[in-house]
Amino acid sequence: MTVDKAEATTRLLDAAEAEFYERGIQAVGMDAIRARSGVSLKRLYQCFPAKEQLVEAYLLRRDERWLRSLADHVRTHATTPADAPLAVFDWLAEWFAEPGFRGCAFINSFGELGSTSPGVAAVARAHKEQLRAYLRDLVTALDVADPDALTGQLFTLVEGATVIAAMSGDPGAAHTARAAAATLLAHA
Amino acid sequence: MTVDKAEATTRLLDAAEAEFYERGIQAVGMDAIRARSGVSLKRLYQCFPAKEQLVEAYLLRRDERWLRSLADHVRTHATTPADAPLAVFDWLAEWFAEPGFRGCAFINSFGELGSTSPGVAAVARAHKEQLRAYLRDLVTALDVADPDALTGQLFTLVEGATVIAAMSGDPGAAHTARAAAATLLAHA
DNA sequence: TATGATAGAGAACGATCGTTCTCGACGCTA
DNA sequence: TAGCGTCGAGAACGATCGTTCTCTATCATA
Repeated sequence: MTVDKAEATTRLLDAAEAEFYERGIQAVGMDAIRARSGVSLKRLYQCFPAKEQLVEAYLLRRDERWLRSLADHVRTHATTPADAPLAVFDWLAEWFAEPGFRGCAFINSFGELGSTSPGVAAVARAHKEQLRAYLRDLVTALDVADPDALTGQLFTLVEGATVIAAMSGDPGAAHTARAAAATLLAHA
Repeated sequence: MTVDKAEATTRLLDAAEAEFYERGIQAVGMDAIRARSGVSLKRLYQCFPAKEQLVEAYLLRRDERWLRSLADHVRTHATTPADAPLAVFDWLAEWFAEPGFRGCAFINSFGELGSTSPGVAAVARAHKEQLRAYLRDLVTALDVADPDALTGQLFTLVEGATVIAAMSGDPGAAHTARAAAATLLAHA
């Protein structure tokens, strides 16, 4: 065999992520995944017995990587706990400016399939809950009156900036949200 | 004929709005529109020569009605110009609590078809620009140092609250965003 | 009443897509 | 070297869907 199963799985997930994120899930056929990955159709179905499972695996891997990338940036760029929440928006600015940025994969997937595929809806919801929990951790290190309320406000700014950057194409949405976050942090 | 063309068009748009908003666009076949509207397939294609045109007409009508509903609420509930931006979030709270609420139709459509259908992408973008312009009008009536910046921040909160309410199912996202907006307004 | 245009119901067509099957080639083992 | 199992390439199958076509019934008009 040319490639073993682990290698095939990785290549399939790479292809799935590129195609699904760029074009949406229903617009991408399994044959496009095969072509992009170079993995045969037979092998594809050995690794993922159905498209739905490939979609969920793609979302799960992206969830993990996305949050890890964010946390890494915050850990290495924030000098004080008070800086950490603002570093989140700096990371957003970089993300929004990446070529091929097309918004949040989970928001897009949820909008497309949330009411049709319970699996996709669950993974998307779980991703957002993990993001909220991460923000909550950053806020916990601060001395604020109502940490849950502040967390919710920061979370709202992150989601709003992502949607606006995706639809308007303007990465400056991160800067706008960062300024709002700074004001909220200063008066929390 | 049972119904004239105007009546058929209205019924088709009603059916399209209900089906597309609830289930997404690609998941809804033209036959579902026919069944829900009671308009024959032949007539359907006389009113809308292709699905894409029905989709765009649905989004255009929803854009107009959505913004009008918001503006009506703000006009009748805000007592002072300073209250107006907060009234936006009160309206959001009511919208989020409606049965069948499934987020913003334009965010969902953009996520599903934004990279595939230029027409859908354009209508969705135009909707968001109209919302931003409306918020800008509300902010213009205030005496703030940087009205464009405040507009952007309020816009971010509106979009973020909508996404969070849709995915978490918690209408309380409107309250969280309202509190953030109040803080930003107080310190603008 | 005869005629012709238009309506609706639903079959039909062609394309796409998820999934499975066939077939010939290759590599490992006795 | 002979035979067995597995592989990749791609055809095939069945379902769905957008769109068009057929057929029959109905209604306005002369």
